[in-house]
Amino acid sequence: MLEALVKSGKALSAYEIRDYCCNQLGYDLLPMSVYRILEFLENNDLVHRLNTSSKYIACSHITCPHDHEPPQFLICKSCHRVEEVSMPDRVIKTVTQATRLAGFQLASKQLEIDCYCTECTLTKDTSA
Amino acid sequence: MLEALVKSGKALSAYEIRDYCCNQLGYDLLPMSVYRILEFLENNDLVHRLNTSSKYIACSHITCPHDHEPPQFLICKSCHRVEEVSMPDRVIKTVTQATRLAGFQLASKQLEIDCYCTECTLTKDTSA
DNA sequence: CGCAAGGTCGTTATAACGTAACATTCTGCA
DNA sequence: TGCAGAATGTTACGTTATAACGACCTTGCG
Ligand SMILES: [Zn+2]
Ligand SMILES: [Zn+2]
Ligand SMILES: [Zn+2]
Ligand SMILES: [Zn+2]
Repeated sequence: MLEALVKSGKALSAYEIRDYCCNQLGYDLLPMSVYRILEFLENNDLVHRLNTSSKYIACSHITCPHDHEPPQFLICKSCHRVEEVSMPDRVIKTVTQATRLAGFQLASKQLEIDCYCTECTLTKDTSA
Repeated sequence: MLEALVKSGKALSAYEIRDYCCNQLGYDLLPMSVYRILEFLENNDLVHRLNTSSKYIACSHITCPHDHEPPQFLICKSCHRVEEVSMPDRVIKTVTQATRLAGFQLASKQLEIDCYCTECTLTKDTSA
């Protein structure tokens, strides 16, 4: 399944992962198994779940030796490209502060941000 | 439907709205209708969709005369309370900058932030 | 008026996402 | 070996969302 996500190079839904495994890799998985394996992969920071789209993506740092830090995602509204980034501390700090000001406590540093990627921005500009 | 959302005072799924309308208000709606009406309400900033939970919530500023600004939501992971806030400009600015640095262009200023609300923070603390 | 183009709304069916519940098998240990 | 608990398989179902089609109504024009 991790192979499926890495090879596809994009975010896939649980059922798309299942189809990929079945069609390309010859593994016939039931939905339950897919979700159980995803849970394991997530717990080990090999895969991230994108809450806003209910999809899953291979971590960009799978091969890195360092510990994994809470990721932020830039998600293209148009082509659905996903970029896993580490935002500057300053960003997280201001968000944390603003949250605390409202009386809440930040529970996760994962952010998912609605964007247009470079290519889609260009396309939009020229067509407009 | 707007009445249902306002009266319930929390985020509801499309089907929960439907049930509320049917049971409390005597309107028997089919799913398609619910989604069509929600689309209209969203376009008019009377209702917001929470992408991370696939639920819908009445705008906190329904009665305000001013134009609606892109909302940010603090969402309690534990009790699911939702607070619609306007984060300081500084926050949006740093996010926008960081996004641009990564080569992307911010598409929406709506943010959904994973939190614990005041009450749940307290509960957690005392029980721990 | 009579008719057609285009819009809204009702209805059915189904796709897509996710989990509860229970059976079976595996594994480690007394 | 016999047992407990964990992992895995399997079925069925719940939840969220949309496609597709048709009924109806409105509106603009000959
Ligand atoms: Zn990662
Ligand atoms: Zn793009
Ligand atoms: Zn609002
Ligand atoms: Zn709470």
